[in-house]
Amino acid sequence: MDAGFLFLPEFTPREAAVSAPRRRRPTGATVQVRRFAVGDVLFAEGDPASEIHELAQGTAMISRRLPDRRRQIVDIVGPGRLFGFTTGDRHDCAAVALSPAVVCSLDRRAAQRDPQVAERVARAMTAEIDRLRDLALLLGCKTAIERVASFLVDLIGDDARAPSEILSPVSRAEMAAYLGLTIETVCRNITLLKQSGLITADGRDAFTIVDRAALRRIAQGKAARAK
Amino acid sequence: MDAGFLFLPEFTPREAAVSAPRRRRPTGATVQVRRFAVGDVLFAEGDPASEIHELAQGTAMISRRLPDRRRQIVDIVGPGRLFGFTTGDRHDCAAVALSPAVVCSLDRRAAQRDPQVAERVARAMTAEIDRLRDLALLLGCKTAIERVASFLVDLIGDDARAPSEILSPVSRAEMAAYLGLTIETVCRNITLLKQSGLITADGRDAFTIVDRAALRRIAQGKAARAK
DNA sequence: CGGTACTTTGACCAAATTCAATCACTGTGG
DNA sequence: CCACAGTGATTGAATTTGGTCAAAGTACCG
Repeated sequence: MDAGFLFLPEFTPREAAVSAPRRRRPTGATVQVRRFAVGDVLFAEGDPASEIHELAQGTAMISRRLPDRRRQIVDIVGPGRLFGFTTGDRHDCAAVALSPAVVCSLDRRAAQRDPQVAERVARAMTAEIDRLRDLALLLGCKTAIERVASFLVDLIGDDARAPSEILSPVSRAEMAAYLGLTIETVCRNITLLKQSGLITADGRDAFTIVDRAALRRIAQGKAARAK
Repeated sequence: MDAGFLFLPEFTPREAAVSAPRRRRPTGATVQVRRFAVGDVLFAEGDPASEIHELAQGTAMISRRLPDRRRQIVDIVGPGRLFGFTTGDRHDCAAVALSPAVVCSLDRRAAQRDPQVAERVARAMTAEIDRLRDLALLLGCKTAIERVASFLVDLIGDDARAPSEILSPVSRAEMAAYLGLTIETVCRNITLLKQSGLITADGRDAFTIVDRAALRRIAQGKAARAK
């Protein structure tokens, strides 16, 4: 829907912007550009939340933890997405790069002063609210196979003409942490979907969706379910 | 933190505002005031989402459903809260009054034009994002007893000097739908908390928190857990 | 008081987790 | 080029947690 980048002026080729460490928006706010390797922490729980971020390249996950090992991935962020919203002045989530990533950061207050930016930030926030509600529905209601199907459906996206071969940006461990399941349960249910012929798995993280409609039906909980 | 009402001008006594069907903000946007009885639908899934709302009185729940009976309550809204945010032009959630409620509604675009309102809307949205992330953590990671404890801890709020007697605005059914559990599991775990002396239950929906610290420890998953 | 709706408890069941191997892919060094 | 170590994925068996079904119990309302 919105492929353009916000913090980087339209006229700046993405690659060029990425190589320059700093840019200026017309309002004069400084945009900080940073690069991260796989596993790098973009921000940690407790870090000051004075900036909002845009992912220019790569994939990142936003996760929240309990004092023990348990954690929940609350968002998986792809290129073009804004992230890092929170009420307090410190993050209660951590953001970690899942692939080499380039992040553009802008001071939160400066963002509010630029009407064009503020407007897009507002839209990004409502989108995040919608996504989080979907996630709550998934975590609160759906069965394991419905969760896995939902994940795959989200991966292909809404475009009916999109190719059916998809590449998961995350490993089984992250799928599990996102879906509120264990790695084993994710595996087993991927196997079930393969066995029912709805998908094929071509290597570690490549999938082909064979029957998109049926998969979507399962994801939405419309498929027959033992009463 | 923010007890004042937004859509109703400060100088308007709440009761007076509530009896008048319409008010005007300084910018000229019309605020619609509506009253609802218990069980009334404030908005349904699929309704146009052209307005944002402020709950002046009462309690409401925001829930999302699957095609079958399953549903997830994604928010329980009390007085002073803004709600009804979504990206699309239609709601994908329903809002239902849990107690007699008064709702002030304002056109979304008009809200964006009023800087004072827009700023508070932005804050309400980040707060909602934080809450939904908490909920995702609860639904994705926590055990039944941790969920119930979390619910009670949220009810008392952060204020250490707040009274320990609390009145749940919702029945067991709604607790269950919010916590991703069944009514029976909620009951059983309330019983467990009573038996361990952390709370007492005084009637259907009144509780007394006896050991707030211990309850909070359980809620945060810090209590001893079978490895 | 009696009825209704909500809550609680119990017995049983099923889904997902845990624990434990085994398998498969990748990269490394001989 | 191949053996092998390491990592992540998969499968299997046993266990556990929470769900389902059914039967009281209790509060609230006329």
